[in-house]
Amino acid sequence: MVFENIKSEIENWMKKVLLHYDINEKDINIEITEPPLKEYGDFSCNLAFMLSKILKKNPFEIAKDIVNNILPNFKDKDNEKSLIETVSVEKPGFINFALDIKKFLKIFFSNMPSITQMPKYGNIQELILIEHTSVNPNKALHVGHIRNAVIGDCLYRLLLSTGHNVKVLNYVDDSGLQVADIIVAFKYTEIPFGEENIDGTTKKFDHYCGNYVYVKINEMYSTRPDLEIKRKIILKELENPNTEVSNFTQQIVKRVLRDQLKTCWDLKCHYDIVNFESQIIQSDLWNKIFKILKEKQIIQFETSGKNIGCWVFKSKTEGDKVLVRSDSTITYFAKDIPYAIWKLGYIENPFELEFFSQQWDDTNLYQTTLKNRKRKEISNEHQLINFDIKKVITIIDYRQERLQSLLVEILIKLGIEKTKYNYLGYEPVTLSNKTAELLGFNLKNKKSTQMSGRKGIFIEADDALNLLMIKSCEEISKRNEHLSGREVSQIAKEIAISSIRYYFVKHDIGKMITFDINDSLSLEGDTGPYIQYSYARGKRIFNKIDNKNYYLDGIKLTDLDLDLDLTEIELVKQLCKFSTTIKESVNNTDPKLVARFLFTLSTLFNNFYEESPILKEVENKKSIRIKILYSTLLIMENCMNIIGITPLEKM
RNA sequence: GGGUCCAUAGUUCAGUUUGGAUAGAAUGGCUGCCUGCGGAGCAGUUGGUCGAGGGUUCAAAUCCCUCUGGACCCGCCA
Repeated sequence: MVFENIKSEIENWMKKVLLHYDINEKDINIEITEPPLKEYGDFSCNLAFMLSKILKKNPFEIAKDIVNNILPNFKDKDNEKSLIETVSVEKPGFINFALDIKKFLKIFFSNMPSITQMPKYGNIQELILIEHTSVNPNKALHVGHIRNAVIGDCLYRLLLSTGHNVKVLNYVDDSGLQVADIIVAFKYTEIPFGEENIDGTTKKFDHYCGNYVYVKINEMYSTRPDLEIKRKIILKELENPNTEVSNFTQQIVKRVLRDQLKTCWDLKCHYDIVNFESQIIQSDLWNKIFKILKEKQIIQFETSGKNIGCWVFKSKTEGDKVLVRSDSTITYFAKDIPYAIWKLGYIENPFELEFFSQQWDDTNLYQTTLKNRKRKEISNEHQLINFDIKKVITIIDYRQERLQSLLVEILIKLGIEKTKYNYLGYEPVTLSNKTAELLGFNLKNKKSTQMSGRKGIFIEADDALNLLMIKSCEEISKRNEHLSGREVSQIAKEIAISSIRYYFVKHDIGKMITFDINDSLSLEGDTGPYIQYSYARGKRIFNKIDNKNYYLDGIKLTDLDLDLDLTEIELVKQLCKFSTTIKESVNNTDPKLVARFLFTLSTLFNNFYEESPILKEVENKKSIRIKILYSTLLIMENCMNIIGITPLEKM
């Protein structure tokens, strides 16, 4: 807020300068930026460079002219309320502005409640649907899946806390090849169906399926071609809800799903609905959509060429895509169309919602079920169609992006606005050479190794969490001898989660991550625990303060009190950037910005902590520092909530 | 073959959308700082031809072209 106002103040001046030169402000993109060095002031403007092109003059001369001759005409008039103290010209032609620090601080201290508050600007009548996680239910989550879940969950938290109406879907592909693989294994091979692992230890069922069954069956295909035929039959049978295979598969899927969700809940991810691919297929959705696609001539029946006998979508940019094969079965891609339209609420909802489970945050998770089945306890709590669905955001592996763009092409032809259906593609997580070697895969002359569920090359999410738990427990015990084992492990869990979640949001979504089991799971430096530690130190001080209210509200500050140290001013400036950062993060659908902001804030706070003692100060100086401390804690809490890391009082 | 993306310090990454001043963090290495509000910290130091070459510009890590190296997409698989 504060910074935004100052920037627009400068911008208004610059517009007046343009008037003076008789130049239309639309012809020039005025930029107010923050300069790299303190000597250059607090804000900087590129106007002179822009004008030099039009006026055909040296930018330095223009800048001098603006600052010495033009600007004083109107700047001096509103000098009283202006937060800008000095304006100067620098080398090539920058116009720099320095803040009147005391005025700035005065505004900060008198507006603390609004500066520390989450900016709210969502419309509660408009629903935003986020789909994330969506892991095939034949394995446990590995670190790549965490990237998906954490990005999706942070986005959910970001939108929710800025006043939007958001619901989260977890889409379960319970009728695909990967599930069919483990069903083949259980039904047609010696591979035992049970919770006992081969070595006799009990393991989570999702680990057993992914780590052993799935890898094993994929090895077997090369020597047992009959199994691949069985798989094809199973895939076909899964389209019919009344087959024995379907029932059996549902049992397996739900069991794996519950184990997967345990991991997600350990990571503090929230969901509202689990929905299933098999139900999309078994519902009448496809037939309805198929009819419309034909009527609107969005797809064509091929009578010649390589796709003879198929229904295809002819994309201008991507070429031909088969939706219905010549044997009248539908392709993987086609299945996504009714699903997308269902999510957008453009078709009558064939599903009802039924209680599935209680979650870690005491909310209910619902599952979709097909109507027309007699069931008890149908819940009306989530009626998707009651809301105007503003948009759908799907978090996907970027390798799916091309299919999604095709899908959007079709949606647009169906008359759906382009802005409603969004997909956020993230690059995969790969393993560092050292980590790949630890797993027994030594791939030389490669920088990193792609994970593969089929080959068993992956680091499981639960293992990563456990490793961090162990590390954290050691550290906590070192520092807190009196804590019980139970308390230690509770705190350790929060630290482990924070390390993992922060790690996966801080990276750019469009860049590959090289995951290293040692370096990536760290508790020091640019990490979640560093942020928690900074918070804990601050909170510790705050708890020790007597008469908090007196220092927060009871002292009237004068100009003389506002003579602050550099570290204090830097921290206050960062606090003032809070709401702008949040808005930028929402506008760019990029939770990373919050993570980066939070880390910088923590660093500045640690500097403040080192240099500005609080408890031993008195009166006005103490009051100033307590106010800064208090607002830092509030803003940290807000940001930590978005990233999904818990503020701790001891660790 | 057609297309998309990536390359920045020993390592892992910001910065590229919208060109701007001496390219930033973290980690690693080296060196200091706990009778102090918690040392999971702080301060200092080391470390870069921003893959290569050309172009546009007053100004290029950022925009354009070429090349090199790498990842991925392009199926009547899912």
